[in-house]
Order: sequence, then C-alpha cells, then structure tokens
Amino acid sequence: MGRPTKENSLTPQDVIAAAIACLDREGESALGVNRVARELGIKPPAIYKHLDGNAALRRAVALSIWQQYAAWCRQRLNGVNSPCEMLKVGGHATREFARSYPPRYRVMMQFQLYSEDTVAAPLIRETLDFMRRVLQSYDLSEAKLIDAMRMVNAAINGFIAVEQAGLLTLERSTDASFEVMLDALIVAIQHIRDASVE
Amino acid sequence: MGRPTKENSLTPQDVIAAAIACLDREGESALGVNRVARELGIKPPAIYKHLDGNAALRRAVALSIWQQYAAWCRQRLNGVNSPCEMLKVGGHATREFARSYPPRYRVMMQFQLYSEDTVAAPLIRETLDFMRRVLQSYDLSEAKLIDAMRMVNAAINGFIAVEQAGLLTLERSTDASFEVMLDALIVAIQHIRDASVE
DNA sequence: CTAAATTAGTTAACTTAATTAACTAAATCT
DNA sequence: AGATTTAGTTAATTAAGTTAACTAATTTAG
Repeated sequence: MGRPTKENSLTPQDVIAAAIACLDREGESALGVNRVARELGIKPPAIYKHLDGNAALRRAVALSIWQQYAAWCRQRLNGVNSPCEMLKVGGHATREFARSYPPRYRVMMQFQLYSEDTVAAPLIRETLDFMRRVLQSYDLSEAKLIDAMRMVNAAINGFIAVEQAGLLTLERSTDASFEVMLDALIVAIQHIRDASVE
Repeated sequence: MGRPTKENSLTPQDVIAAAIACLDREGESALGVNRVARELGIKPPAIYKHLDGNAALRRAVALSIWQQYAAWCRQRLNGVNSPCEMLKVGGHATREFARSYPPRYRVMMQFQLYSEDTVAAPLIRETLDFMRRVLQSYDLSEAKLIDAMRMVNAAINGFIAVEQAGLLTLERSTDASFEVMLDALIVAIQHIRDASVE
C-alpha cells in the first residue's frame, strides 16, 4: 500500500512533535525511532525519510526543547526590568519549566554540546545570553561577569537537577529553599563584583 | 563445560567492578548485561546468577560509585577543620572526582532516588551528611541550614554538570570561575544566616 | 565415602529496537 | 500522458535483554 497524499505526509517537525509527546507521556526511554513511528502510525524505517536515525532524532528533539525553553522564558520576562527581578523571574521560569515537563528538562540538560556544532552552539548561547544582559547591569568586569553567569546558571540548574532526582527529602519546603537561594545569589553576585582580583 | 571451581566463581562485587571498568572505558552505553558479561568472559544469562538484570546492575553500580565518592571525599577532608576550608576542600574534591571519572559522576548523579528506597536513601543521606556538619558551625537555624546545604550542593554539582556538558566555552578559566564561586557561596551562606525570616 | 542437593555456569529461544536494502505507488513535473 | 520523485512499505540483519531448560562441579549429609 503506497504512500498517502502529499498534503497528508509528515514533516520532520511532525516527527519531533510526536517524539516530544512520547517523551512527555512515557519518559526518556520512549525517545526512539520505533516508539515514535508507532505513535505516528507508520513503520520505523519511514522515520528515516525525515530524520537520520535515533541520534538525529534525539538531537532535533533537544534543539526543539531548547527553543521552547527560550520562548517560555522570554514570555515570562516580558516587561520585567530591574536586574534583580529579572534574575528571580528567570530562575522561577526555569524551575517552572522543569516542573511542568520533567523529561523535556532532562533531555535538554543532557544534550551534549560540541563546540564545533554550528547549529546548536549559537542557539544555546543565545538562550543563555539574556543572563549576560541581566548581569551586565551589575557593572562587572568581563571575567567577573562570566564567573557570575556560571555561578547563577550552576546554582539554578543544579537545584532543579537535585530536586528532580528526588534528593530533596528533608522537612523543608523546596519552594522556600529556592527562593532563599535566589536572594543569596544576588548577594553573591555583589560579592564577586566587590572582591579584589587576586 | 560445567562450572569452574567455587573459588574461581564470581561475586556480585566482581560483576560491579567489571561494569565500572566498562563504564570508565566506553561510557554509559557500556553499562549493560551483555557488555559486562563479555568483559567477564561469561555468557549474558550468567550475570543473572549475581544481579537481577540490567536495572539491578545499574542500581548496584550507582550505589558502589556513591560509596567510592564518599571515601574519596572523606580522605581529602581528613585533617581539615575550619568550616570555610572544609567547604572548599569538599567542593574541589567533588569536582576532582567528576573530572577523574566523568562517566561515574554522570551515573551517580542520574541515579533516581525513591524515598521508599531503604538501602540507597541512608547511604546518600550519610554521604551528604558531612556537609550538614560543616554548615552546622555557621550556627544556622535548622531551616536555614537546609537552605544552605541545598544551595551549596546545587551550585557545586550544577557547575560540574554544566562543565561536563561542554557548555563552558567562554574565554575564562573554569578553574578560576569555580574558585570564585566557592568564595561567593561562603558569603551567600553568611547572608542566609543574617537574613531575617520573612 | 558415597549419594543427594546446590549452584555457577551453559545453550536455545523469544522479544524488542535500530538500521539497511529493495520495492511500490501516489504525486508532481514536463 | 509519461517520466521522475519520494513517502511510505516489507524483508532481513544485528544487537541487547531476558527466560527456560539443561549440565556438571562442588558441597553437604548420612
């Protein structure tokens, strides 16, 4: 039985969307050519007409999620102007994204970036660039700005990773701990600014 | 071809050690029953006499790595007494462990802890308990102590995760950024201590 | 000291996933 | 209308995980 009409035929975007649907419903192990083909009602080899195998599928999904995350943050940061507020809103936006779509967050974070990667590198750099703009208002030297970016990024994503791994079992609200951390990070940034360069 | 003498027969520990050897040499994808059986010179089904399949193997490996990490940190912290130094030494020890054995670090961190887990939970809790002892000398209330633990843990492990994902590509020494972060965290802890409880 | 019971391994067979190759027929282009 | 493209197909290969049935060396009990 041949192929359906062209209008009904799939695009790489359709495949990626189906993969993300599987991912959301069944977790990372569902992110495979066979599972996604079943989701789309086609046979596994047909996937190869749109994306070159499992690795390419994973990569395309990760890039798509990075874009979703960028849009998610952009929307929430719209209209926020004070650097301190931007940092907090950005932190909450990231955590909210991770809590809304845990498997997407995991795939996004596990994505291995190779510096030669001419598609992924600019996308991810751009996504993180808003943080640079936020921190720029703290009037830091270039090296200190990078240090601050790395710290904030590490703390926020590290918190979320630990939280999602189920390692925050102590008797204390994780929401409150996160809020306290964001405040403490702002103080830490100021410390980096004021520290003498050794 | 029956079985070898009992003295030559394998133990679960042997299987775990072989699995970690595969992991170190070939990365996470080598962490499977078949690959490990080949490493040991036996057939895949024989693994099941020692560990109940792939999931159990992964779990046992993760727990073993947690223990190695605990020993690694204990050794480096031996003799260090000032809380500030302990925090820094602990941070460096963790990063050094991750850089020495990247796949082990990844497996350890990806290990999903379920609170019902009566074997893993105490082990991991105990491993992180030294941090509690360090922070206790900062004289924090219980809630603040938990907040500080979560922040320090998040920042250190987040930094390492981002570093290992290859996302630290900017023109700035990652060693220096890490050092700056540890100093800033100490200030952040003091801020948590001094902050009024809202 | 022999006979029974254990048990660490085996082989054989099944399932599922990824992948490649060869094929088919609908849609498009001249 | 006929040639070409191409989105799908089926068939076959490889590899991993798993289960079941078997085997023979070791241990243990009588």
